[in-house]
Amino acid sequence: MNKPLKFLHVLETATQCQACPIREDALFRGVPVQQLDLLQKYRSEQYEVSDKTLLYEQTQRHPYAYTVYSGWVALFKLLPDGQRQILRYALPGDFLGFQSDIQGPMLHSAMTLNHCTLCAFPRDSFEEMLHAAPALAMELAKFAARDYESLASMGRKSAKERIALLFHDLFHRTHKQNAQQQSFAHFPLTQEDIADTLGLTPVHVNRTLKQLREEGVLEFVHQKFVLHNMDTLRELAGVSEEMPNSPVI
Amino acid sequence: MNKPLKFLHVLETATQCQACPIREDALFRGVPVQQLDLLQKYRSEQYEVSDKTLLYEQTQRHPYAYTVYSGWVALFKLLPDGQRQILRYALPGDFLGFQSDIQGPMLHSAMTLNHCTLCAFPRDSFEEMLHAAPALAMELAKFAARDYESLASMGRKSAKERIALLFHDLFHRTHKQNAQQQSFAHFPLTQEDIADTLGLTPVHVNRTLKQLREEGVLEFVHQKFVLHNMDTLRELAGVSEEMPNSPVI
DNA sequence: CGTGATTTTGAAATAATTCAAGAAGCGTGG
DNA sequence: CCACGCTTCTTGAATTATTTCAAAATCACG
Repeated sequence: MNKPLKFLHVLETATQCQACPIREDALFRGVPVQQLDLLQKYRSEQYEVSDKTLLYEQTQRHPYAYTVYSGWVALFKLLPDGQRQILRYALPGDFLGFQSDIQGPMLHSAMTLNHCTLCAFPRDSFEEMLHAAPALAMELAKFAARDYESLASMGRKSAKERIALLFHDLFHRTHKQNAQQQSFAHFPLTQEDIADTLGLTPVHVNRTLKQLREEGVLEFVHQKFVLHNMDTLRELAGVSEEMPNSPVI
Repeated sequence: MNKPLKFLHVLETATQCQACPIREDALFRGVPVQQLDLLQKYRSEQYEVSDKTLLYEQTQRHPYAYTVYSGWVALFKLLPDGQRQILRYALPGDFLGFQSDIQGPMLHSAMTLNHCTLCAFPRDSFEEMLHAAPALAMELAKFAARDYESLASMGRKSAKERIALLFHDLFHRTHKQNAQQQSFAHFPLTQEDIADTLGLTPVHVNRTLKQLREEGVLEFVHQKFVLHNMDTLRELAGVSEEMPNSPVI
């Protein structure tokens, strides 16, 4: 994390948001159709953002929340001891910048991992949005609950299981939209990112990846992920084929 | 978990719910006052439940959600390998039984740890409730987000830090309502419960508790918790005095 | 009292971290 | 095109944290 970070200049590359149909957003997937038209008007602008750009920073106020149209964004906290805890990755269709205290300062930071296209929502009209579409708040609760579920059992998992769970999740999320059948994908992550996500050391992530490679489960080199054995991956991750987005109960 | 479990017979000890004022509920704390009267009518009955009673079971449907009026309830999942992952504890004022798919089968189980008084909400009028009070869904999202935050950094914490975090959380939650200044509290937990919450082995929980006792931080014997050094506890837990309910950013 | 659950302790094995150093990849400027 | 600096990846050896297995001690309760 010693790289020269760019900062987002909010007004830099804005164009009117028209390219992104609201129905693509995960956030609005559960919202009844007749409410969607009401919501479209809360979108303001579309941004092009280059990689390694800090969208917003914890403790500071930020006027927008976003949905990701293309690219990857890492949401993270900087802990008092200087460590970085990556909370989650926002992928195309995902949202970021919503939090319980919507008007207050951000409780975490967000940085692009590669070139991103984002659609912005002004935060100050957020409460209004919720009243226009009550189902929206329920969607927010659902996402938080889903993330919580997968996180709860992390404490008892080994390094190999944690890495399997992360890659399974990312692979599943990048592949479900267009139902691709390829066994490879581009993940713009470093081994340090993975370590900061799973609470491991980069060294141990490296050794565990090597082990998974030698066991013929998966490969991850040069940000290219190749899946060799989905069954073993699922077994390690502790997820079932039927419910791929939540650990088996 | 080899004990003879009791099961809740829903209609057993029901009395009309009148003793519990809705404003005591954490769930409704952020709901505007004018919406509260609308919500009161969704409450159905009040139950007295003895300890070690299974309120509902994962994979099965259950007609009610609850708020806890007195007593402790543990929410947990049984994992495929037979392990038990305790997700959280519901204390007086907390709610349980709400989940993203409100109509579907339960995704976790709930068991009382001691004698409890519960207020029930029929699940089938839940959507209706959300429309009567949009702020309610936002409260649900807040709780999920808050829990997520505190959980995210669990993976990188040592056994001592995890135990400190758990006890700090429980102590803070049991003491903030009536602003008690005592340094002791009754926690109806076993060391195995703690282990199943934090992803540790019972043996290691025991050794770590012994260590914390010898270091003069806290004592936990016979379900009685005595806090000797709040500063050290906060430091280990990684929480600040100003924001005691969320880990420091 | 006696039985089963819970807590405590010891010794050995495993998992993960730490420290240190080298190798490989990547972009930039000469 | 190469050289340089920087980040990322890789590997080794020693240390620490946690688990596992086993057994004894204590506690709760009918």
